[in-house]
Amino acid sequence: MSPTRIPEATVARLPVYLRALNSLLDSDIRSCSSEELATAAGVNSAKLRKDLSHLGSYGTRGVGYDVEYLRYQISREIGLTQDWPVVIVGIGNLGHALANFSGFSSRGFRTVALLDADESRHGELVAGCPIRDFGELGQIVREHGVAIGVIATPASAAQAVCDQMIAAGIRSVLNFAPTVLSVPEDVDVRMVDLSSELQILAYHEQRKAPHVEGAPGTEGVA
Amino acid sequence: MSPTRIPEATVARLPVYLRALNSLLDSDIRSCSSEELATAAGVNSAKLRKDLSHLGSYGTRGVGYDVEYLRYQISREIGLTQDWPVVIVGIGNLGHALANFSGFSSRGFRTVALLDADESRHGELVAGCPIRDFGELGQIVREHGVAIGVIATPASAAQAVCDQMIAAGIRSVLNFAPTVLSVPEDVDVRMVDLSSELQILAYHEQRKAPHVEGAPGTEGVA
DNA sequence: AAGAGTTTGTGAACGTGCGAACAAACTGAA
DNA sequence: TTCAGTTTGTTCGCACGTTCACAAACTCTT
Repeated sequence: MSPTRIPEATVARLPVYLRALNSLLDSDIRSCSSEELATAAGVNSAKLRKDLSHLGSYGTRGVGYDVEYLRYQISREIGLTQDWPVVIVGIGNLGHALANFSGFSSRGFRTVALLDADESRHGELVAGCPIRDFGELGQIVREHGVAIGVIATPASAAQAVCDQMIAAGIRSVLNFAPTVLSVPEDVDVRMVDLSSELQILAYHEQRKAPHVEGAPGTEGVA
Repeated sequence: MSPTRIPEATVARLPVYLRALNSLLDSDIRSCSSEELATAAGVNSAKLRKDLSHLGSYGTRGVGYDVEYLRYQISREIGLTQDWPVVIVGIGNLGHALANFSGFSSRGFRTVALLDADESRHGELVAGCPIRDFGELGQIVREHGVAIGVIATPASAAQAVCDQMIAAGIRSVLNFAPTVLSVPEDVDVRMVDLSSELQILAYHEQRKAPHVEGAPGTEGVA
């Protein structure tokens, strides 16, 4: 049914389509055309159709897509029909926000442990889950079959945490620490770099403005 | 000096190079080859050289790059030599983390205001900055010349907040709310979708594992 | 000064992604 | 049944991004 590999660019958009479909279901819309769904997802309709065609033929010509059915097919393709236990390491401000983020838990991702090196915070409850010692990582991974780890530590600790995760058997890492992680071939790392995003915006903003008044940096703010 | 437009893919990597250069400077390394810098940035050396060639000829053949000089050139190209006032809207867990994130303030991005619709939180200090009412957005944008806005509200409020930002004069938006924003042509939006990243990892993880034991979802955790 | 050794910057080949256009397939009316 | 209208799935051309390979340019030794 899905003989060929799905292009990376398509994979990156599947979660967006999924969100759009959920949003349509919330509005009690049971069926939609590629045009409607594409608008809801913020993409071109041709691109949407091509993306979906990589998963199979789940639409009906002349009619459109059944929202519920398509949602299930995408969920299954991504792997959201199964349960994904996740550990979060580094419970600072960001780790705290991630632990409370409903978008994780509502998609089959289950936070099984929050870990931090700071002993003084052990036992503290965050989002109903106690903070435990980082040393327990191996045991937790084995016990729950954790495959995905989230790093929300300072940059200085990230590589060491990542190494420990891989030693414990984790093969997919979501990294929020602003540093490049080096990992073996068979381990996937995705990086979310908050300040990079702002810098990219700044670049385009600088190009938009014909010229900003005054010399940069020296004028005081009254 | 930079007559042609810089490719989007290159722009997205410039912040990574900048971080790598800063890291080298921290280790008192004053000069480096494309190979070294590429390793530090986690990319191919040919790609790095081609990326840098879009900015100009800032290296010396047979020698390499002067770390400090290259860092300045990239900073200038991105626009980090000037000051970027930023407003953050939605001071929940995530907004709180963003306000405290040092990676913003250390790169020329200055948080000039934290805004939230919840009156009960007005006046509360977060990262030394008081939470103010969302209604003050227009005045703050005018006063400080804010060009970049960060949305960290729930998805349901994001579009309205975005519309208000644009009405106030903001032309670049960094969106953390899990929803697609519709904006005019001349406004830039970058989306950071935390749960999408996890879903992409899950897709690849599912493909890696030959097959997970047992039926998914029904087995209890002892 | 000349030549061996390095390293950058770039031209060319290759692969991937995108958008338009169209054929295939379905619905519904006559 | 047949025909007009609609919408999907796919083919094709083009632009963008990546990697290889090499010429240009620099340093250092002899």
